Amino acid sequence: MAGMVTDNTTDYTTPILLAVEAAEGRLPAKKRLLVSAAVECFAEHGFAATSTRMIASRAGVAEATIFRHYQTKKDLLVRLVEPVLDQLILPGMDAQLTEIHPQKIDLAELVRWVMANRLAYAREFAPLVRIVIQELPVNTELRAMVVGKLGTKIKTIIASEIRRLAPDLRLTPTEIDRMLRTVVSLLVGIFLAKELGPPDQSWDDEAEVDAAAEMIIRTYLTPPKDP
Amino acid sequence: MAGMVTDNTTDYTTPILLAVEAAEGRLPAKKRLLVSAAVECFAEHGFAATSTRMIASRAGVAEATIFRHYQTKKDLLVRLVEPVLDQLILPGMDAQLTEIHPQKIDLAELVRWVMANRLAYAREFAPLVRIVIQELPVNTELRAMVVGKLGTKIKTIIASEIRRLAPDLRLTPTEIDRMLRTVVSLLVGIFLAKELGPPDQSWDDEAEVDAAAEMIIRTYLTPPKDP
DNA sequence: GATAAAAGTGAGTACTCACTCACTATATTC
DNA sequence: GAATATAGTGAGTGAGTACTCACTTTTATC
Repeated sequence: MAGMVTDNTTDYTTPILLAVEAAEGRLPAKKRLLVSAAVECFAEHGFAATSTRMIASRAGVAEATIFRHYQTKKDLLVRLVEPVLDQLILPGMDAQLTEIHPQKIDLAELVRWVMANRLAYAREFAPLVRIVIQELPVNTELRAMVVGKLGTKIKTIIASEIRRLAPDLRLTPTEIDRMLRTVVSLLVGIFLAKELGPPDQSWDDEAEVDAAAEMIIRTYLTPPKDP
Repeated sequence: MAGMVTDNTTDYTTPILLAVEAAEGRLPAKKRLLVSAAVECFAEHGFAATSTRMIASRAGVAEATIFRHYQTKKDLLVRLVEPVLDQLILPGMDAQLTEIHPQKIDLAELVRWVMANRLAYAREFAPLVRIVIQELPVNTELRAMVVGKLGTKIKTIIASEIRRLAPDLRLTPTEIDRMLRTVVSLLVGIFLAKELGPPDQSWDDEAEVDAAAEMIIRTYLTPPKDP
């Protein structure tokens, strides 16, 4: 459209867009619109129930533009999810862990901090996190991707941190698995409660995550007392 | 190993079928096949990604037969989910609670029992529970249905049981909400871990639910000690 | 400012979707 | 055993699907 006003209202982009651009380089104008629209549609209706027409029309773009940039609809999903998982979750966790490491002598404090940190991260990328949670039980490839990218690494980190900060603690592999699963369950629960619940509800992420962390610490990271 | 004997007795009448028949009366032959096939397809691929052709072919039935018995595909979903939620979750819980009530003086023991019981129930109706979990974040109507059928009732039961068995316990409504959400999160986590994890894994529901119940009891149902 | 590459699109394509209908087969009732 | 209702189906239907292609427009490079 000639004469279209190109002065957009705050072209500050969502964190997801930044993550995708960090992986692919600066995106063409309509591709940015597509990414935003696709994330919203997938999060709201689920991957299967979202049509390419729906995405294109929400982006204000021709349907063919999708397939200029992405081979298939599935490819679009993966290219949204993967960079966030790749470039932000893991390096972020690694960097932040080693950075704050010297200050955090207390394992309990570290757990509190990591859980709060991961929840904040999930909130920042809320629609994408929702997509992942929603598609995980149905999409085998995505499940394999998440487990592959996160599962192994996280377990290694946990084991090493415990060894470093609480070498007396004797947790069996089964217990470590259970602890990790419990942490994830609680965080997902907190995340979805706000995400799916009534919007006007007063909600305190900090209080919720504190309570959850306290449960983990007391159950798994407190050495048995001697009376 | 005791209790590891393979159980192949329930192959032809799944509990879900019984629940549907309890609501609708005895089903015609092909309709039974349809119910089973639909449950499997919806659980495996999700509602949106399941086509009526897929269901019909898995059931070995003409596609038109679906629409002889169900008005729409969505109607099929609802008529599978609703009877299980209606006729089994709530009455079952009510009946069992009041039945075991005299024996269970200890609130902790009651919590352990209820959690184990609900998990066992979920396992019995595993594919249907999976469908509900998968569609909840995407299907607003289903979410309203579940919250409407379960939410209010459960909170009432919890409050009354606490009042009866541990009147000293002072839990704010916020804390009760949090406790309920935590219980659900932990149970869903346990359920999905087995459901989605590697199939050959040795898995002990009892141990998992015991650990989860212990967390709940210690966090919410133990009056503060004085040292 | 010419040229080439990349971005963007309208108009399709082949196919699948949920769903319908006229019709036959099978029970149920008297 | 005739009448009637219910169960079941093959052959469609229009709408919607992911995706393609020839073509134009924009952008980057020299």
